[in-house]
Amino acid sequence: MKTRVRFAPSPTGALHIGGVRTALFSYLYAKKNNGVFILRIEDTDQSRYVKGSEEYIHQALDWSGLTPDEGPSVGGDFGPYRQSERKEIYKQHIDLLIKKGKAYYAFDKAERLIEARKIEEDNGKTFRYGAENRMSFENSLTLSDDVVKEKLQGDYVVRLKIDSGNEISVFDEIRGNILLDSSLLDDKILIKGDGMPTYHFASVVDDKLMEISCVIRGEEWLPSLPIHKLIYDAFEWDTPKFMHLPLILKPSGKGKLSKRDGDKDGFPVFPISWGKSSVGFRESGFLTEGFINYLALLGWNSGTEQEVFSFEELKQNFSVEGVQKGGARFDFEKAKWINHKHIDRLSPEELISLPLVKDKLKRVDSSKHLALIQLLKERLFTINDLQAEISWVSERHPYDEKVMRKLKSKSPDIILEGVSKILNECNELKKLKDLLMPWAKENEINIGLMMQCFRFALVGKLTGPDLFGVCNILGKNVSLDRIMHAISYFKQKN
RNA sequence: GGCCCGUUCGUCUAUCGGUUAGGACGCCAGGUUUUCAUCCUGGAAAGAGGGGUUCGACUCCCCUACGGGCUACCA
Repeated sequence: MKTRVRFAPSPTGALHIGGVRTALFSYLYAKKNNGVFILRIEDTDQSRYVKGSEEYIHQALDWSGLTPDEGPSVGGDFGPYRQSERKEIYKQHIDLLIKKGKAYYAFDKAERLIEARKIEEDNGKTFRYGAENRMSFENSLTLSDDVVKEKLQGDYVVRLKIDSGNEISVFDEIRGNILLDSSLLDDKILIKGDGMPTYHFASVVDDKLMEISCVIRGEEWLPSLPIHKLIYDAFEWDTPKFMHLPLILKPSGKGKLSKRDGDKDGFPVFPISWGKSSVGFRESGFLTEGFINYLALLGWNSGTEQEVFSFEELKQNFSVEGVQKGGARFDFEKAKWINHKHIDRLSPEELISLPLVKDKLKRVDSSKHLALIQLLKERLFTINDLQAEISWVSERHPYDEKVMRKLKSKSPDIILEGVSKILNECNELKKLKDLLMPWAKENEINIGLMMQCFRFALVGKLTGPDLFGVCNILGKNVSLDRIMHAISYFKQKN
């Protein structure tokens, strides 16, 4: 049987990383098994529909490298891929279920149900519309055919008729067998008052018709798996495989990761920006591969000690056995470290061709880009770190007063005069180090101190990348100018 | 409340009955005869608790605790 896996988000806003992780594992599972990755838009709740979110889903998946083989934008043989366009299909299937006596019409007013629910809950019980009490409500099991026919002209829902007292056995690929007493289930609504199907019904029908071989989704769906099993049974359909992924938790571990957590702790929870207020991983300077690699590690491991994976390696190494049972907390520090490894892996040429890098470098003379990236790439955890790292290129960083006070008693002006003399005589900047070091030794100047003075002169502070690299990028003239400026600055301070 | 799932260093995880319980992030200390957020070396750091089963349990079973999820005409 062909492996066919679907990712089925609802267009209710931006896709956050929990959703992307589900998409990723689905994609990886499909590709590992030479299968097909399908995007299906679950837009059955028009009240929660958010404009632009379907477009966002496409763009987010695209940036994440998770491009669907079938879906609303690419098409395919199993469409339509938007549930709102499949109403006829659901209608046909619900009629079948009703005919088989597996589902029935219900006409109860919302107020009536709310009231019934409240009474039960006030008594510390759980309200269930099911085998025990369905005969006391208004539905096609209790009303005469004529009345039903008349009521069908108005609002109604369709419910699944669940027999009580059966043991339902379901199997999850990650957790194994799960047993549940059917008496605990209520007669789930399959078709809502507006004629649209609920998730339970639509997803089962679509998964069957789209020939999905393995349903991969978040763990929050595990409790409704028995209901889905019952729907398959009602149709007398075989079930696909099921895989419920552990949740991505807040850094505190208390609850599912949400947008608020990102806002609070200063990290993104969306792959790409959503609206003006929410930046994504892309805008935060993450590479697709770094982002995806970290996400893969949240709930999966290869069984080896390897942690840094290219996308290709991920596809080859993914396996169900490596998927974790428990939820994983989000750790932005580790995400940045993984991203750092991916940045450092790329060549300077590859890096400067990235739009994000180009953007950060737009104020720098393009002839310097390659050398600059070569010098800095090993220091970058995100591409956005470039901003701070290149602060000395166009203009010197303002002198750090604390450093100045530290250096000024050690004759920095005299040292720098020497450095400028050597630099001035140096024809090839590559050889500067070889000239400067012996000179310092001969003149009994502490090398560390000399380098501190030199660095202070060029960039204004004591941190940054390799100093000879800095000098090389600035060029001889600019470097000399900055040294001269520093000399007079120190003289003036004394 | 009911039901379901889960529980190894602070965090992500390895271990599929016998290990000095391994790796990674972060942290700390050194090193790279110049800085450094890179790199290298080293260090501190874990089996929720209680019962079983077994010659032997982190590993299998039960109970408890804790955490999470679900409990809508939302997905």
